[in-house]
Amino acid sequence: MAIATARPRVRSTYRHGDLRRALLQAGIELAREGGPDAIVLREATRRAGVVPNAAYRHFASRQALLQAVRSAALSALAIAMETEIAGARRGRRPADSARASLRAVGTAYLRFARAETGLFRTAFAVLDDEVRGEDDLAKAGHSGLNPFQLLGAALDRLVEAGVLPAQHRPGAEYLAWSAVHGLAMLVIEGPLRRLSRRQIRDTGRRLLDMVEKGL
Amino acid sequence: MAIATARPRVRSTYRHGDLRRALLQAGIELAREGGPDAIVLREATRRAGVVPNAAYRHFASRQALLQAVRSAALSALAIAMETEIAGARRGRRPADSARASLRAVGTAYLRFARAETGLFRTAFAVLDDEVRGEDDLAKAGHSGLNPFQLLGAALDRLVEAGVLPAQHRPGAEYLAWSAVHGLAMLVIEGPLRRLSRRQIRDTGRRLLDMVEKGL
DNA sequence: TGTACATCAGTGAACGCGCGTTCACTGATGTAC
DNA sequence: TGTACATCAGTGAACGCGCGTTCACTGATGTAC
Repeated sequence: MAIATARPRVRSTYRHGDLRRALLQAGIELAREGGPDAIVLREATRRAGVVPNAAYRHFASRQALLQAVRSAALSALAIAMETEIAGARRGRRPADSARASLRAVGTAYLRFARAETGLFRTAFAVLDDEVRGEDDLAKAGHSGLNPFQLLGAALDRLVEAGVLPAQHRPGAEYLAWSAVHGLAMLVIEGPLRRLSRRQIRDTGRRLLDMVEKGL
Repeated sequence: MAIATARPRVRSTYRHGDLRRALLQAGIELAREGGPDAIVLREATRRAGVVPNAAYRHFASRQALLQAVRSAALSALAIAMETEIAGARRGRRPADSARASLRAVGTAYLRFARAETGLFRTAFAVLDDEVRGEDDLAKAGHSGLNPFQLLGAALDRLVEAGVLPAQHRPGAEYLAWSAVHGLAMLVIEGPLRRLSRRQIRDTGRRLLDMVEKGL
């Protein structure tokens, strides 16, 4: 499919200099192009202009690289959310402002899923065995919060503003997340793939209405 | 992982007799065990007790087998929904009855996702190129309706019973489907994997509440 | 009821592919004296 | 400032793996006469 994806990347020095970063970058690009399954060690080394087994100086296994890319993807999603939240603080009343924050979280999520489908799928890829560990740190955006925590914060603001009854707060992130995640999945690789851009946008809005009203 | 999955299935006759069915059955079992990626032509033939290339008498390619398994999975999901709907008709008032039907659709969906995770993932697997065609027929349950149509019928009943305003009906299946599909995904292979069975059930109920209220 | 023959389901052998991973190595770098 | 040496990043070659798919075949079946 991809033509001449491998760039020889001629290197004059014996040492690469920053191979770990280069491999991670290549992994991210592969994920962008084809999702988690497209993250292939040999191809990453090819793109870094290095022999296949050189990767093992920096990643213990393919899984380890996948895990690193996954963290980067979650981090990118968190940043997309933060940006959307920052741009959405228009409401004067705290209730409006809180509602806008929650919508911003959902909107950013849906947009990220469409614009960076490969990364999105990688972010939620299931890892075979448990390669995890420092997991949670690397996922964070600029605020230090990961996507899930950003959603939680938006819901907290809703409670503070008196929009969401406090007794409905616990576990509310699961409900909101499910709705938005489901639409994202159905749109990017599911039966809603054929919907027009416009239909998708409208459905996204109605979905967020439903969440707001139904929570 | 699976130990001695291949069953020699000694055959006295030269002809198998029903190889197509046997390959499909093997494919379904493979999907059950490991999702769409686990559907492997060679393994299916091994389980059918036949040489690898014999499969090509009955399926044009691996994709064609995958497609057949996918149809079977969607059909199984439709039947699970129909069974749940049939068992849920308790309400005397049409409004209660209609609501119960919608919940039955959601409940069956979530249960199927957990009980038959591999088949569920296969049902929503994306096919590379377009192998489809007769697609829609084979997906159907006993009623002749596929899962999406069963959801639509439940929503129609809601409108008839006066619970759902008619102007909210168009596209409502996308909203309901998204919510339930999202929870299913997050629970079976996402970050909600670690929730207890009880938590999952409660979250499912609250999610259906949200949909009912928010639509 | 018996024979000739066309059909086609399943066989046997082989292909090229790209993958992850291991091994013993080589050559550049940076530090200790 | 200069030399010896340890470190370790990247090399070269190879492994075994299982996959999907193609080819020319063989042998059982069912039909026509």
